[in-house]
Amino acid sequence: MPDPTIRVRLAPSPTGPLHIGTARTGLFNFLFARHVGGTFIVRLEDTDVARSTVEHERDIIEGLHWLGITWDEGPDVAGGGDVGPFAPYRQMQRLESYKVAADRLLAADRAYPCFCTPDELDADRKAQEAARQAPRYVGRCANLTEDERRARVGEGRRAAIRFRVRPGVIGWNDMVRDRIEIDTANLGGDFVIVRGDGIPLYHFTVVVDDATMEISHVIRGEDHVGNTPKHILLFEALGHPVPAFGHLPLILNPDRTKMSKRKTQTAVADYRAQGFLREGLMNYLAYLGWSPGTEEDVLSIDEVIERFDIDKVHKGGAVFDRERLEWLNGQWIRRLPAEELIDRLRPFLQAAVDDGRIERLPADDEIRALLPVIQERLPTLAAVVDLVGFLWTDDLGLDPALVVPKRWDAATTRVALAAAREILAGHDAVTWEADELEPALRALVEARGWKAGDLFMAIRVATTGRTATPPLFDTLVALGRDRTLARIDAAAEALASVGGAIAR
RNA sequence: GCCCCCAUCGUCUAGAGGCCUAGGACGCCACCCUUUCAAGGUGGAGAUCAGGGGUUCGAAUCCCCUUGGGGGCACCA
Repeated sequence: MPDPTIRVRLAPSPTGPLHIGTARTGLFNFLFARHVGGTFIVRLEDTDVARSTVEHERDIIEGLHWLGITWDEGPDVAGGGDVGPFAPYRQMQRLESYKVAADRLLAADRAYPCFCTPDELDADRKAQEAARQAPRYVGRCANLTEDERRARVGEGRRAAIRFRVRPGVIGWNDMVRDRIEIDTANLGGDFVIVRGDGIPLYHFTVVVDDATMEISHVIRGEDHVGNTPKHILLFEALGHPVPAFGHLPLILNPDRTKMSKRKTQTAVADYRAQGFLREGLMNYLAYLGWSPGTEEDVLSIDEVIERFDIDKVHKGGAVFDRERLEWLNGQWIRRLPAEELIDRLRPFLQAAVDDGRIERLPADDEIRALLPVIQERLPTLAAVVDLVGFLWTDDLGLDPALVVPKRWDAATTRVALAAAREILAGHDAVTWEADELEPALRALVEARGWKAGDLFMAIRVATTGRTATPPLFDTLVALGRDRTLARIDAAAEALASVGGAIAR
C-alpha cells in the first residue's frame, strides 16, 4: 500500500561529519515514510561552499547507509551518480533552477537587489544591539529606483538579492507541536536569498528544491521553527502549495542545552568506531523523543517502522544518555547470530593488530570457540580487545602484586602456582578441556585446604594479567597448554624476584 | 532586547478526567546464581506529576497565571 503522495526528505549539509542529530532527523523521516509507504529522499545542501567537503559528504552517506537508513531518491555513493526523477540531488548542481526562481521573484518585485556592504550591515546590527533592539535589516535598498540601482552597479558594487517580507501573521498546524503562529514583523526584515557572489542561500534553495521535488511533509529539528514562516512566505511567492511541517524535539547535552560536539560525542562515525551496533544506535535514537506507548525496549528497525506514529513524537527535548545506549547495544550484541558477530568483531580485532595492541588476528574458529563466554560480556564490539586481547599478545604488562590473592601471601602463591602447574602439565592436548582441568584443580584445592577462588585468581592473573576475565577454564583452553604453562612460569619467576617485598 | 516552544523519578519514558496509593527501562543499592568479571533472576530506594489558581462529583491529564528551561533572530545550514 505505497502512498505516492507522501514525500519526505533529509537535507544534510556536508559541512561536518554525520551528526547524531542529523541521523535522528533522518531516521524519523525514514520511519514516517516507510510506515505509510511514502518516498524518502536525501538531498545534499552544499551551498556553503567554504565549509562543504566531499569527505563530509562521504561520511554522511556512509553513516546513513551503515545505520540502515535507506532512501529512494538521492545521491547513491559520495561523488557518485544520483538516482531519482529530480536528479541531481546536490544543490551546487542545481544552481540554474535557483537562478530561474530568483529571476521570477525579482521580476515580480517580490525580491530586490541589495547593495549593502558587510560593513554597513555590521554597523546596523551593532547599532541595534546598542539600542537593545532585535537585529533586523533596515531596508536601505528596499526602495531604490532603477537609476539608483544602475548607479551602484556602475560603482562596481555587487548585489545580493533580498526577499520582501510581507506584513501579517504566518501560521501552520505543526505535526508535532500543533498550532504555531508567528508575526512576520519578527522575522528580522527582508532576508537575503542569493549572496552577492550569486550563490543562493539555504532559505531559498530549500524551498525551491522542496517545491520542485514535491515534498509533502517537512520533518526537521525544532531549531528550524523560526525559519518556517520564511519558507512558507517563499512557497507562497513561488506559487507552490505549502507542505506540512513537523518540528522534532532537540537532542540535548546533559545540561539540557542543544547537543553539541563540545559536550557530547556527536559524530556517528565515532560511535561506530567504538563498537556500537547499527541496531543499537538506531533503536536508541528512535526512542529519543518518541515511544511506541508500550513497555517494549528492544526493537528492530522493522518493528519500529511498524509502530512509528508521528503523533506520538514528544514536544520536549531529550538528553542523550550514553549509559542507556550502551545497555541497549549490549542487548543487541547478545542477540547477534554467531557468524554475524564474528564478522562484526573482525574489524575491531584487525584495528588492534594494526596499532599493536595484539600481535595477530585470530582465526574465525578461535573467535567462534570463544563466543559462548564473550558474547554476554561485550558492551561494545571494541571491548573484545580489552576482554580477551591477552590471548593474542604475550605482552601482559603483568603486575606481580596482582598475582597474589587477597587472602594469600607471596610464598603461598608461589607454592600454589607450582602445584597447579604440575597438575596442568599432566594434561595433554586431548585432556586440555575445561571439564578436565577444573576437577583436577578443585581436587588440589581440596587436598591443601585452600579456597578455590584464591587458586583460580592466582592462575587467572598469572595467565592473563587481569583480575577480570571470562571463566578461567575456558580461558585456559583458549590459551592452550604451552602458553598457559609458560605464563605460569613467568609469573612465578616475577613473584620470586620481588620476593618478600610484596606485603599482601 | 525581540519572537517561538517546552515542563511526569538523576536520565529515557507510559499516561489523552476516574483503571495512578503515577507504570516500565537505564543508572544506583541489596540479595540469588557464581572461580573473577559479566550476563541473568528477584527485591529496593527514587517523581507531593515545576508552583499557584481555576473548571469538574473527580485532574498528572482541560483553562489561566507564575517560575524554570530551551530554541531562534547571518550575504551559515
